[in-house]
Amino acid sequence: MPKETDEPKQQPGAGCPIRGVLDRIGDQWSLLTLEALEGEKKRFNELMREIGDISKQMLSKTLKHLEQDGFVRRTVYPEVPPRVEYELTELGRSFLIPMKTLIGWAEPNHAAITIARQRHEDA
Amino acid sequence: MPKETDEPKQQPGAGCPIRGVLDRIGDQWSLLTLEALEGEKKRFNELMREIGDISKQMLSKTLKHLEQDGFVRRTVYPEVPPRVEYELTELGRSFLIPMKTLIGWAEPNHAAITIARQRHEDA
DNA sequence: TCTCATAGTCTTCTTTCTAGACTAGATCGC
DNA sequence: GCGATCTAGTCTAGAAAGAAGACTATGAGA
Repeated sequence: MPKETDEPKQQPGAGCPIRGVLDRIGDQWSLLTLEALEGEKKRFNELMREIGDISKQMLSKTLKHLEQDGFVRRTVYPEVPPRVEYELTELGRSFLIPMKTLIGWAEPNHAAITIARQRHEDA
Repeated sequence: MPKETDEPKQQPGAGCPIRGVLDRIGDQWSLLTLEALEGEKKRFNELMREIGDISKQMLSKTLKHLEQDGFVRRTVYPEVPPRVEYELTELGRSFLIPMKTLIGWAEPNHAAITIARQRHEDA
């Protein structure tokens, strides 16, 4: 009897929605940027300062991707010096919900990870 | 002259638990590996095949990190040819819960992202 | 006039990732 | 006996990505 799960040998990221999403927001900068935008719209340099250790280039690229994918809206005010504001779209805000769950998990388990890692280093 | 705003000026990832966690599992390979390990223990090459487009070195490194951080347990059977099995620890399994939330979000929203991206490309 | 500010981009250098060759040691075919 | 084969990696070389910092235009303020 052949395997009943005769799946069409799906390509790495083909039909899998998590792959499609991870390819885009599966890096720490995207997550941190979205988190930084929770609550209020922010300007480019504000985000730089808030995230702290992201390079201009990386933030620029991350925001561009987030905008492309519909998580973030970018508004340019034709002033001098230039002013550009970033804010979450509806989709971006809805993403905060699973992200909150992740943060909620991280909080109580953060210590356990640190301990495990410590134990590993000692060994 | 020292900065006058003498705020605690928290280091980028210092007290923030999400930073601590993202630094470790905030890449797509870790998430995909954990997902692949859901349900049953797997061998190295099984994981390679299942994930599909990860390199040996990256999988090796990812598993090493996940083991260090206490998400995964590695068991070596001294046979020839060698057999090594990877399985989730309690911590690893508990992480699947927030991850499921993420996947649950991804499923209905995957299409919206693709559409947003498409629209962006056309423009 | 000189300096500062913003929101990026461009360039250079460093780090990371990928692809593929290579390893050990028992077993199988010949 | 002789070589090919299996696994779970490591090693190496080349390719790609990221970081740091210089640089841009424009107007305001000293």
